[in-house]
Amino acid sequence: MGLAKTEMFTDEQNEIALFAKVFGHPARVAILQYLFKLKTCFCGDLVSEIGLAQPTISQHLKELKHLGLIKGNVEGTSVCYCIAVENWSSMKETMLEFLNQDITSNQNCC
Amino acid sequence: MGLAKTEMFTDEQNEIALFAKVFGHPARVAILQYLFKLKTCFCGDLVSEIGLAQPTISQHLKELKHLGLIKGNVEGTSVCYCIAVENWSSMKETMLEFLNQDITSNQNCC
DNA sequence: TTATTTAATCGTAATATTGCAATGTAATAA
DNA sequence: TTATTACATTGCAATATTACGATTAAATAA
Repeated sequence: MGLAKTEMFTDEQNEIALFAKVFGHPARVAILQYLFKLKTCFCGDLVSEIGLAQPTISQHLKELKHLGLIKGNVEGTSVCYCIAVENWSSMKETMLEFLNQDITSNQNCC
Repeated sequence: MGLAKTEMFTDEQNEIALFAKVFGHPARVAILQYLFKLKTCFCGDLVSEIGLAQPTISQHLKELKHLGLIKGNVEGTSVCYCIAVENWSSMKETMLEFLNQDITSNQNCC
């Protein structure tokens, strides 16, 4: 069906899955890495840096923006995209908690 | 097209995306959290704990196993699944490096 | 042997994602 | 005003994902 039954999971589980999903495409990983380096942050530069068509990049940027991980500023005819530092940090906390889980019991059965 | 053009990205970017993708569904997040708690680890228990059908859980387990994050041991007619601790750790390192990226330049343009 | 139990696999329907050409839009330039 | 530039949006084709009923397979029990 292609439809996750989100109502049967906790808010935390759904939140982790949503963040993870947006990182689940190498283009979005690349965009974020590029923005972190802050060489430049114009959409057009991302298009030439990454080898995908402009509408495709625009679509990936939209998803990142929708989750609040980046923000965009119109500057003339260009749009400057940047990491939304606050939101990135809070996302990071959520993900770290998940990744840093440790075996609570001492018996490792496998 | 639904097909990620992996050849235009670095191995690291593709690896991050692959790991993230498997965390991109709340059922797999739930399975992993459950296995970490180690209350029990039998497929059937996961089926009753999470509200999805047995073939669906089995499919999610397969994806987690395929990435090496869990391992399964046949015990009689049951199968015991556990976190693959070593692989989890190395996945964690990769993801932490990505999540812990910091703005390298001091000018935050947005 | 014949159940029974547990889980994997198959097949398929419903939905989501990815990518891009074509087009639209908003700001600036001529 | 009419380009031009940069980006967003639309529409659509190709592919992937999710979910599950039906079936199969493998181990144990009767």
